[in-house]
Amino acid sequence: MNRYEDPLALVDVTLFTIQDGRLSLLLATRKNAQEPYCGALALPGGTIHTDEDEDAQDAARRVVRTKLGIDPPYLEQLYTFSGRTRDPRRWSLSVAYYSLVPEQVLEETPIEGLEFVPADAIPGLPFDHNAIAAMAIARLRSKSTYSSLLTFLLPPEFTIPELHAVYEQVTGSTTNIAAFRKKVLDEGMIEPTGQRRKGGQHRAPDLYRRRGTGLQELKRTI
Amino acid sequence: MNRYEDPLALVDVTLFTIQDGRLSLLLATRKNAQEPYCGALALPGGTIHTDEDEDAQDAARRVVRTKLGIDPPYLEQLYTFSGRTRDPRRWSLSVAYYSLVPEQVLEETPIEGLEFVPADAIPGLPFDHNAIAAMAIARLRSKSTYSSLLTFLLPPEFTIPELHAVYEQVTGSTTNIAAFRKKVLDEGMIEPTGQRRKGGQHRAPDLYRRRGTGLQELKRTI
DNA sequence: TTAATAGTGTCTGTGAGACAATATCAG
DNA sequence: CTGATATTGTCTCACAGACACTATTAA
Repeated sequence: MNRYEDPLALVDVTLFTIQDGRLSLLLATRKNAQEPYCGALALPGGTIHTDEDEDAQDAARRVVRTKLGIDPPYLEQLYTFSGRTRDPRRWSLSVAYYSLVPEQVLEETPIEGLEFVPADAIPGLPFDHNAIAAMAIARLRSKSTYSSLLTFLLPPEFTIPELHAVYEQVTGSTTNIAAFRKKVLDEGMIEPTGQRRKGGQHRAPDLYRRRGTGLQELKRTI
Repeated sequence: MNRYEDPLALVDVTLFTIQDGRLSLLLATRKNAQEPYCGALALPGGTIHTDEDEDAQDAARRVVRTKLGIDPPYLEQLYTFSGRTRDPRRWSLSVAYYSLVPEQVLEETPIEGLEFVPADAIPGLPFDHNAIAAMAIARLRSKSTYSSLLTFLLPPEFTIPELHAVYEQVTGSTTNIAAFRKKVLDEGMIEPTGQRRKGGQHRAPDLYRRRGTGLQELKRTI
């Protein structure tokens, strides 16, 4: 039926977290079995396993689970990269995903062959992985301004100053926190837990949680 | 190397135009050679030809060229739909695109087995094509509000009232044209040609063109 | 001149953003 | 109390949107 050679079908994941206060992403050393570029640092990924993966998102989830031992709290399709020459093996097609994970979740995770690098200091990567990572960062920056996306980089309960710090780190903007507080509160994407964070040196900040389980988005008007 | 059966690699295109003042999209009758669902109306698409297509976008462009005989003025990747059961043949992966074409371009095109249906009256389609079309419509609606996207549904020179009519047709909003005019003009996405459209019954409207060759997008602030 | 459509100017409400003032914590 | 951080309140500016007014066309 199909007269043409099938493309190689892959998934790749750009997994973000906060490390030492900086937006960082996960790179993995490619194993010996993983030709080509084995031994090199790259975005975690691999071929779709049509016998066990229900769909591409499922394949991406498996990749994260295999590397980190956790199910990613947030995982969204980014873009599909394709072409004759992007992979030396053959015509290939990689469905790219990006994921957000709070740093607290990663503390008890195996770091075998894994490395987190700051998003503004990504080394040269094989394939078109630098382009994938760049698009993931752009998407994250953009979506941070009109959704509850950044709450997925924080633990279930967090404070406005914490969210503001992540916002500044990701977007590079330096708006004052009072305006930021008002905006996120009357957008209604987060809600107060009624508790405060005790134990700090100073005034205890109010705790909030994401409203609803999934991502909240704002709509534009005209 | 690859122990798993390769997925079927496809592209599908949701091609929008304006017909009789309504947002419409293209459906094509699947040919006899096109198992499964041959004879049914579906989104135009097909397998990626790894021997002639440079990448998936190229494959989508070929699909449009084959059906309509034209290179689509606007073609953008939408989403990749995948899974074990979405195609009866086998585990499949379809990179979906959407395209915008002015109705004037389609006037001298072969209509062999082609049909345009209003976007709010799409019949039942095979595969997950209804989900693809729904996402394409949602993307078009959303992006219409903050980009020059809708100008690709109009000829190279157009008037503000024409653009406004398309805007209302696509988004369903009914904002008054004065506000719309001011917004699109100081966004700077279109520019006056200096000419007016002669021959109407009433005051001749100013003509505009898209500024730049490609899509213009607005950025949000916070 | 009239009817119909196109384009411009003015007013208002909303919300981002800056800044000041108040509140709360530990020492 | 003091110093540091958190939160709230006030003011301003930008802009979407409504509406009224002016402009242009053909009959």
